[in-house]
Amino acid sequence: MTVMERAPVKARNTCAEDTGHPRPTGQDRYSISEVVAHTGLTAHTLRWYERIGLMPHVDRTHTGQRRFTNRDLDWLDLVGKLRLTGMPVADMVRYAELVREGEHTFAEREELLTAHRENVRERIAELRSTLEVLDHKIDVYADARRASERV
Amino acid sequence: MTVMERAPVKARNTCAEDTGHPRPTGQDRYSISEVVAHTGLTAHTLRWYERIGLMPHVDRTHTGQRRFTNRDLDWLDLVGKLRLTGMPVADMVRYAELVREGEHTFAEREELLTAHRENVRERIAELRSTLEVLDHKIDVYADARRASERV
DNA sequence: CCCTTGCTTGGAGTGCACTCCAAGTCAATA
DNA sequence: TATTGACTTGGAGTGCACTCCAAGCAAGGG
Repeated sequence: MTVMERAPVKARNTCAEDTGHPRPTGQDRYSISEVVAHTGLTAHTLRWYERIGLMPHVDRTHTGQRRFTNRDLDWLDLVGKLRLTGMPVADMVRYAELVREGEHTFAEREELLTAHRENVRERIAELRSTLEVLDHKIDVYADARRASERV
Repeated sequence: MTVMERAPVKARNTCAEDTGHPRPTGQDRYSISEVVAHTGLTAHTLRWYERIGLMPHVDRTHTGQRRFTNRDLDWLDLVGKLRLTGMPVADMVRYAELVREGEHTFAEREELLTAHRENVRERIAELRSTLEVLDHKIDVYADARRASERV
């Protein structure tokens, strides 16, 4: 039974430092399936990330298989966070390009992240305001239920 | 110059009770373009919402044009909130069905909203944890920038 | 030697949430 | 009467982020 290609099972992933998945070995060359187990992404998605330029040039074995480093796992953790907060893939690719271009892009990277931080703050505010509406509506339904139980 | 069909301009909408758009008239029969102005949705989207069963049967004039009520606007405000918090359209349609079916669906509606509230809470937690990462990275870049300015 | 496992590739397909199109109706104005 | 503008419909198209497919290769076990 292989561990590969299973759907992410609506994988709001139990990612990284969380619980189950420490770095597979202490070593620094992980196969794609190890990375799948670690990140909750599918192998398809990892290959796709690389194709579109969202990975910092992954190393290969002499037979052409990918070998990911701890640095790659760190990067994927960051990408996962940005993704969960709704940053478009195109923006993440842009950020990856800036990283590849070197230290003279620090300012632009800072801008990009600052803009995204502002987005995230707005999203939080939206979610909180919806939470109030939900609380209120749920209360109304709960009251109705209790009233009907108390007949 | 028509007001219709303009793109939502990345419309994190300034919706409802917020600022600019009070209920168009004090009356209770709004044309589709009035609702567009009020909600920030496009006319396309409003018609699509109706087609898929996400609206509570919108009234028509004798010539077949839609006339929305204040109740419809309230509903659209709720839908907007649920949408911004990432509830899938299918779930919103399910909720709309329950509303149409009457008061005996109160319990199921409460369940659906409670489940979504839990999602929203998780999303908020995710966003906050990302915010910390962003703050940290932005600090690092800002420090680097200040260091290079202070040469 | 053959089979299975684990991986490789480019390209095609999927699901969601819109978004747009073509063709038409109706009411009001020029 | 002709045109304009706001609206109608069913169905087709779009963009995003995956998701999968077919064909193939290398290494190890029976």
